[in-house]
Amino acid sequence: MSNDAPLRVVFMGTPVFAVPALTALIDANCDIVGVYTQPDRRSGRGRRLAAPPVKQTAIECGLPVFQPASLRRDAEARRRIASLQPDLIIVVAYGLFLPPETLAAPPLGALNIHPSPLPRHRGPSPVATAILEGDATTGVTIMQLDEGMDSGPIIAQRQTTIGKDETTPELTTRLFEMGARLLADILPQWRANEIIPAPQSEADATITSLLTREDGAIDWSRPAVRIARQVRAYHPWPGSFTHWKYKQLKLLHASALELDTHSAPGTVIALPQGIAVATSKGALLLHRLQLEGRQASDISDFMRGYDDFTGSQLAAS
RNA sequence: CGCGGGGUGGAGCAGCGGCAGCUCGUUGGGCUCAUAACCCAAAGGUCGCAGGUUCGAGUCCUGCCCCCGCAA
Repeated sequence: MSNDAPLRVVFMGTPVFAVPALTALIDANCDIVGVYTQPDRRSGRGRRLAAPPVKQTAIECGLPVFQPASLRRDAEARRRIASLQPDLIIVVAYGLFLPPETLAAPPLGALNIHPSPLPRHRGPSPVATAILEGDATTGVTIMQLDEGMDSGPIIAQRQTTIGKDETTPELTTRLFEMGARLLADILPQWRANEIIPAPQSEADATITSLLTREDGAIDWSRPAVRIARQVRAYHPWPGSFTHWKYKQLKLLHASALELDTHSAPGTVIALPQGIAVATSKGALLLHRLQLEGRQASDISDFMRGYDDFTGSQLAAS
């Protein structure tokens, strides 16, 4: 491997967030010898078969695409990766576990972009958790993959402030774009063996959990500030929802007001600032919401159609 | 053929077989020191598209288009 020949890179990624890293590698004159992405899945209304965004980009760029359902259980797939003889594997939101044999194969190892300031927020929901917990800043980490979950030695890291109204997809996009640039920046040094990976502090590690549908249910007995963060963090999935007249009501944009409402949590109240919902501490001011089966609408539009909303009670089901 | 909700004046909704309505907005007028407040009046709709049933169809039936929730 001479130092000016294009790096042979196998790229592994699936959602739209992984695309900037792939294009950054192409722009950095890497030779993408294979793109791995999850198999096409049936999704959306009507369950049509859909190709992952990374696959679409790879095809547009004329790159060879591979879509094994598993690497762990598919020896043939592992042999094919080896046969591509990559210098380096880059993994960005791929969604499949890489077996030790694959991690060890490329001379420059396997690197991963993780959208959190590791060792904080390891695991499957780093961005949503950072917003939910009210972190002032977050970051993106490039690390060496090892056999654990997001536990590998850190190669590079960059910090950023979380915007006051920033939602999970917005912040995720920003972090992966930062990560893509960072990756391109450090690649020459990594190749030249000028970076010493720094082991993560296990003592400082936190683990995020996989979000579920139930996480989206709003608990009005929580403080308004926390619910407001949830609305940002869980957008667009699992979303933040409550029920009104037995119909699901999704909150798309809301903010917290620090005041005493004197109303039971979950009661819709009219305030000088607008329509809000009482919580255990403060009120949640509603800005944009969506009733089951309806288009999303601003609170002002919503109120034109439902004059009995004020005073009603919102509940978990 | 995954399950379900919906398309009605500019906006959001109600009406579900017999004169097309409500709230907001718009326009004009009035009241007021004043107002996004209040009062009076007016304009504005081929009720998603096509066909059918009926004396009569937003309303019932059939097909199509579009939007959305769930599920994945």
